[in-house]
Amino acid sequence: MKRVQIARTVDGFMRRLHASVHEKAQIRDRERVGPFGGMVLMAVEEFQPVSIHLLVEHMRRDKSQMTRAVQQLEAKGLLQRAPSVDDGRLVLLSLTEKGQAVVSDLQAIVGEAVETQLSNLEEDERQTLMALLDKAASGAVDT
Amino acid sequence: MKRVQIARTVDGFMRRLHASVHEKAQIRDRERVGPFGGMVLMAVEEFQPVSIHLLVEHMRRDKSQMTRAVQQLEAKGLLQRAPSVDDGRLVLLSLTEKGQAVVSDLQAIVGEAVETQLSNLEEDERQTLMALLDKAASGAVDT
DNA sequence: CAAATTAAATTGATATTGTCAACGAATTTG
DNA sequence: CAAATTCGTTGACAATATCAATTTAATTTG
Repeated sequence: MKRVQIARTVDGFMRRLHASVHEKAQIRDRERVGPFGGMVLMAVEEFQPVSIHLLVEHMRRDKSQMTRAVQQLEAKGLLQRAPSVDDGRLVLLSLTEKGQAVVSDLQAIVGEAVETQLSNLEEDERQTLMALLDKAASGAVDT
Repeated sequence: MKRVQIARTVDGFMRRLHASVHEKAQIRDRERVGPFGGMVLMAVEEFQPVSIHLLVEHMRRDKSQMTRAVQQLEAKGLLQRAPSVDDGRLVLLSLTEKGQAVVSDLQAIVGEAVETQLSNLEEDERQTLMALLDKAASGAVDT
């Protein structure tokens, strides 16, 4: 497998995942949260209370994009924002109860979808794959 | 690493890759080919002569999206289309000389970017990662 | 074989996501 | 304290994605 092909393979993986989640994630439609909104919610869940800036770093998206996504999710009552006491510039995000419920649903759905995508790997291979992805991600250069 | 986190890790990988390519790929800007256009060109390169339908399957994008991307790339003189003699419904795509040149540049750039993203994996780990991704992709169910 | 069905590509309309530049307020630095 | 930096926001726009409907060609069915 050539180096360049990795990009395509990984892209394909994400597309399949996307499609797979899309089918089952009625919750996303019900709450009018798009795929991106769903990912934001899940990221907030992991790091809350978290600033927009940190979210931007974790998800590697544009900050303006994040600002707007957060505004929509807040308007839908899925997350809350509160100014940081330590640093007045920061806005700290956390899930509402409703948001937490959505995240739980999403996690189950995405988990299943991942499972499906890895269906023809043995358990130990999955472990290896996850470990390698993790290792690659942890030390990867930014820019 | 939890199952759900794979989705985020892989997404992050793609985002980094994207950013990394974005910096260096002046060729894409020069020819006014976007990231998606670049991927289409590279896919055409591998499978040419290839129908839009097959491209859609390989890249897992919407067919209408593909039609339009192809139209733009054709207008820029990067690929050619010819009706299939076997099946009049099919449009067979192939790269022009100019398109091939662009693809060559892109391949080098993407290859480097992948290299960068995998920088903290040993060579054997990279091989393993690639093999596992390949295996996962090859047998993955569609939808 | 003719009619009905399916498949490939296109078009239209719209929604979502991504990018870039500029700005104000809060904080940090020198 | 003045200057530079950081965080979040807004505006304007470009690129990608999605879905329904249509056209033309092929294939299947009765």
